[in-house]
Amino acid sequence: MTTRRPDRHTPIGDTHRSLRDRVHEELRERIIEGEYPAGRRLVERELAEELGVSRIPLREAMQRLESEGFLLVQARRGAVVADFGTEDAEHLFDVREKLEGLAAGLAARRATPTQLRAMERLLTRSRKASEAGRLREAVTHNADFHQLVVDASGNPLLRDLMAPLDSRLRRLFRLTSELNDGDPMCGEHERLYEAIRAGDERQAEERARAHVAGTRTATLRCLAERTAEGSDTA
Amino acid sequence: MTTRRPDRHTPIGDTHRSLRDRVHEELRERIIEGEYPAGRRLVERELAEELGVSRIPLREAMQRLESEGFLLVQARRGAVVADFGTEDAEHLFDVREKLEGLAAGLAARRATPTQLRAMERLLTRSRKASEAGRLREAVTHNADFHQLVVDASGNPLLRDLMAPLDSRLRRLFRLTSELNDGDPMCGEHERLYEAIRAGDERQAEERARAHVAGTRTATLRCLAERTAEGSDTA
DNA sequence: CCACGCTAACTGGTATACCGAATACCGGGC
DNA sequence: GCCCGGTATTCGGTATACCAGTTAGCGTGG
Repeated sequence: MTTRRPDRHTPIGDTHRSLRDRVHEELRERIIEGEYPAGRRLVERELAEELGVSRIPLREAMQRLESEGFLLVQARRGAVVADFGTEDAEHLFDVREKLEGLAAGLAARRATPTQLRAMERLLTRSRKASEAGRLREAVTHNADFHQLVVDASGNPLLRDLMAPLDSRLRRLFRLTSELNDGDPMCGEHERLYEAIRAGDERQAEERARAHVAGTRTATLRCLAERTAEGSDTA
Repeated sequence: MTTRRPDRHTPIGDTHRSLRDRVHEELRERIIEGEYPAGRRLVERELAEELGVSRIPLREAMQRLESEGFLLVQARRGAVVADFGTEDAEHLFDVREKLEGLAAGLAARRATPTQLRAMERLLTRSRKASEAGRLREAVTHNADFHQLVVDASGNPLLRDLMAPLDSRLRRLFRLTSELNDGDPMCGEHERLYEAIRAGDERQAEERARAHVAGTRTATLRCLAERTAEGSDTA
């Protein structure tokens, strides 16, 4: 408790966002990346010390993580990293299917030429990266493409709802390695883009839903194998 | 700053929930009920003093309200009650249409006999209250019915997503008086219930969506009249 | 008179220390 | 062996102080 360095100024990043935001992002990444496995306890004073911040921004970050489903905070018993099993994945995909469908449908109605160009650009990059075997980059571009669709929906509420779900999905993808993303994604994304560009709401919605459904089966199969073979306690 | 009473123990309610939760609920109700109109500034030290709590739980409550869309918090410039206009209502209904549909579909698949009985009980009460002219009570029962459907979906993520949306909807209903709830609701709810009881996912989903769509048009028409006639700055 | 910059007040952001309460754990007495 | 009570841990809540950014007002110089 007395080992505080006097020079704690940019403990995590060095942007000018609030400590709360930085701590929130840092902890979220640690959970997503598996550094903090499910069940791991997070002790406020300990973590605050380690991150070089006080309890207040840490508490605020942890509360946000709880509301986003990454932490379970029991009053006076501490916080633990939430589990994420098959059922949770099912629930997540149920919701994503609807919301991605909605986003795609609205995007088909409202996407601006600029947004369409941006989507096309991302698809091109994603395909190139995928063909070149740069899987990580392709995954990033795919995620950005989804984000663009949500933005193009013109529904800020939808965007706010999806953001935490995306984080959960990223965590799920980490749990199931990277074998689910890549080639088939590109084709589906491209067909989704075509529907959006054509302004065909029905088809855009349907393709987005089908895309999510495909991701669901692939991911869940992977998750099932993963949990079947053995436990990986980092 | 020096008028603190030493006996501040149950400043809001008297349950043993955390101050954060109580303050959150209190402020949320004030916003929903229109006591704090859109644009109203909330000053931390002032409000903390008034509620008899310190700034920390108040801040945490305000952050939650921000994430739920009730407040706009600008760093170092204070918090204001968020506006809620026609566009926001449209966005809200877009999302609710999908999520209520999802909930109803899942409920049709998974609702237990106990849950079905509870729904039926609520519908009966709602109809009685409605026929007796007890509009407030009918509205409450209707809201509870929706909640039951969401619970019966067996998807906790969906429940967590819907909760803040329900609060927003309540705020919208307050803005548009009570003339949109009541008689037609009961019939639609009853038909929705029938579909759920029959286990017909497609129909349950469709009826829920249609129900939300109906609420949308009624509410938006009401909102349009309301904003057309005059401004009500409390 | 206007424009620019400085300063002071306000407000949120953070740090730190403290208290009380609930919990978990451990050891002693029955 | 089991129950009970004490202690350490941890959290919830608070008070207080200080820092930092924002804003508005004022004064000075053009």
